[in-house]
Amino acid sequence: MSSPITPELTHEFLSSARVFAKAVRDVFEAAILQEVAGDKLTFVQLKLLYLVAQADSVTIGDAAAFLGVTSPAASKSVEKLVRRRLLRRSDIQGDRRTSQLSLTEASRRLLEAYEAARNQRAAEVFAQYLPEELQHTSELLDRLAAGIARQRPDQSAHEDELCLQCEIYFRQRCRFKEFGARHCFYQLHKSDQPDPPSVPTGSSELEAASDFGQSKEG
Amino acid sequence: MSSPITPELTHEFLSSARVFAKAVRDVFEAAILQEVAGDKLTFVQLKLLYLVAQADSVTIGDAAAFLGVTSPAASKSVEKLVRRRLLRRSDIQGDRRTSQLSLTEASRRLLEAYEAARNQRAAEVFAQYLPEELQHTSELLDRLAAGIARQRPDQSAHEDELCLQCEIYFRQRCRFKEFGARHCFYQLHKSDQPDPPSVPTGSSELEAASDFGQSKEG
DNA sequence: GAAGATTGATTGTTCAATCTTG
DNA sequence: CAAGATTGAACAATCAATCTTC
Repeated sequence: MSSPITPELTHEFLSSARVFAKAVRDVFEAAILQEVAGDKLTFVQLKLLYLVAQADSVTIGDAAAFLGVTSPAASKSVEKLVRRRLLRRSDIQGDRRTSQLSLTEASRRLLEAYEAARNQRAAEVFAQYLPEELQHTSELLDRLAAGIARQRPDQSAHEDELCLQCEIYFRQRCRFKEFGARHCFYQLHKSDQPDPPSVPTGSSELEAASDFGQSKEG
Repeated sequence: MSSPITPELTHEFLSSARVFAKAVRDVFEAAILQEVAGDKLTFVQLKLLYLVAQADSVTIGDAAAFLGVTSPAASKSVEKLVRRRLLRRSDIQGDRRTSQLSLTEASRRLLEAYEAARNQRAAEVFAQYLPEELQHTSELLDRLAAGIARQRPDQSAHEDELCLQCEIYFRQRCRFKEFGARHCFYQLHKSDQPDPPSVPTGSSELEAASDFGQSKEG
């Protein structure tokens, strides 16, 4: 099928998307993290706190899959945060291979501060745009992401892979999930709130929390 | 000023943007890289090849700034690619502190294959969308990125910072640059093609190629 | 035995210090 | 002396192997 889409156009789109993503990560989020935690918290650690805040019963393997690192690395990250009193681990009675992680008062406050600062800064950045425009763009991006995920070639592409990709931007109602094929990692780990407004989850078993793609660079 | 933009809306937008960025990096680009180079090339190495392909006279410091790593790391990356015959380094006559890097036949072919595969896959992903819609979104993302860059607080925020953020998606005419405040890293390193269609560069001296933001996570 | 978490060797990164060259 | 590239120690990531618990 011939389409009016040229390589120049897709190149430009991808370029803009990359520049925007970098601006968000390296300037926007970095500034917020700096503001609320100084140099005391890495982004990976922040993600870990978000995961624990949202999900119940997080194992090391879960954390690893969510953070996009290996189990040993996740294990160390958890260890470090526990030592710094930002995470609490209470052994599960039934199975002592797994630990139950929860936030401490300090980390709870930290996340609240982060959200507040983010909302503040985001309001400034987005102030001059129309809600409809942002919503429309948001939806377009979700559709495109779903298209990319579907295009994914071979390897272990079972349909019920878990989505781990919103990181610290969890949405109760995720369009990517609806368009695409992935189950939400956060939602599978919530014991309450099975799937709030609509869209029954279907599968409910967590296994081999495989990553979205290969996140390695080599 | 009260705006109709809510925290929920900005959250959703940022969530979509993150998911899309991840899909592009971890699925789309990873699949292309896998296709054309197997496991033989990391993404950082690919970026390095792109830099050399676009820019003349790349120093180690330039490469470091562009790759977002430190000089020692960049030095090693270059070393490795030279050993694998994907980069050629020919000493500059005037100054033997610096080396002139250039592509080899192998790496040139590799980049061509990458571009071809990317265009192919991108055409599929974007096929069902309207050019106007993509252009409009692209522009919106550039404006937002520029807004974020301007919002950036303090530290060394001299206006004539270099933009290194499009990575492997260099554009001759970069809207982000026009909206924002950053000079294009690629363009400053081209001896020919001073600044193709419009917008004279102004400064032409490269110094202290400071990164866009802090790319570290700690 | 299997599932999951942790250890040990290797690699790649940063930072501070050193070397090189103009 | 200054600018830039490289070295060496410290640290974090990976992978393979081991240990623990059911």
